[in-house]
Amino acid sequence: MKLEEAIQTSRFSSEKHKAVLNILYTAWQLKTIISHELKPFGISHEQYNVLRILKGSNPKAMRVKDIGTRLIEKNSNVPRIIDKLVAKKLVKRLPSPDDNRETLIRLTAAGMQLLEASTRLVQPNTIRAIRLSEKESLYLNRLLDGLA
Amino acid sequence: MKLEEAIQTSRFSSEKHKAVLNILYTAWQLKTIISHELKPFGISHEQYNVLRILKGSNPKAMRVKDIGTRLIEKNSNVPRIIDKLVAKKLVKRLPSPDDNRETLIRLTAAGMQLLEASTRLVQPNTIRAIRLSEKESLYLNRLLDGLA
DNA sequence: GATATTTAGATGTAGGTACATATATTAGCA
DNA sequence: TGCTAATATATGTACCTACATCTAAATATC
Repeated sequence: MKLEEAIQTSRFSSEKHKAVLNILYTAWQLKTIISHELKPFGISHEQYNVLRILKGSNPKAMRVKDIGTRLIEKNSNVPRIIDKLVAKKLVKRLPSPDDNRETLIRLTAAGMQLLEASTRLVQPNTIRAIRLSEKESLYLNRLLDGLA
Repeated sequence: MKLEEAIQTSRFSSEKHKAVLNILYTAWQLKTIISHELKPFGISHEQYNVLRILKGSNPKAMRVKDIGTRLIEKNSNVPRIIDKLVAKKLVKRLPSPDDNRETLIRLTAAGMQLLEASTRLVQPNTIRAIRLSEKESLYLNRLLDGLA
């Protein structure tokens, strides 16, 4: 749905102002689509993102801190997302041999399995929901890079 | 900051996939900027949006339901945002003469004053943070319209 | 080497989303 | 009319962000 219909307004003070609202609205739509796809797997979008980040270093464990730097939302409270994943036995907390302040996090077999199963569905369904060609996506990325 | 630096990755399965992450990241940046600007005024981004919507119909009161349809995030819990605004005496709940199920919401003088003062700062500072020309914004809007 | 500073992570709190459900009231209709 | 269905709002719960603060441990500085 176009922004105008979605928020029932057609008066924007400038294209720039409209762009701000448009980005916020589109992001909300995307989050909604992704969360909906993840629902059958019993994990939230944020939990999914953490699992994906962990997969990148698997089987090596990652520090909580390094997970945080790779998340899109920089103020995410990583320890608490980890709590939820630990409770579901999808990840494991390990002591760090290098530094006792650190906690290392590693995917469990169950975590890897759930991640792969969910990604097989979520990824293509999300991509399919985006009505943009690769070329248009490239333009969009150029406009967004360094926008803010 | 560009997406690649922000999430420390340069591997995306497609431009389309990158576009999804880029929209989510840019929206997070914008929200952060706006929330930061609003901090001195003691209201959240969501509370600010509700105030702005109410201003559109002021001095006529609005139904809770109609406020909801104009918000960008469609699952926002409007009654609870109203609770916070009522507590700060920025809006008032009124009974509806037409339908006793409805609650009508109206800006108070204090609400109008805070809205105007905050908008004078937030609006230009947010717009200034966006490094896009009007022409680029127009292209961006075309790409985003009906993207999802 | 002892003390101060910094860092990593966990935790507390306020406010938010997403979604299910409760409550009151209105509309629909046999 | 009287009953059912739909509607408007409020409320409960789980999980999230934003941000302050706490604790333990490592690093820096004298």
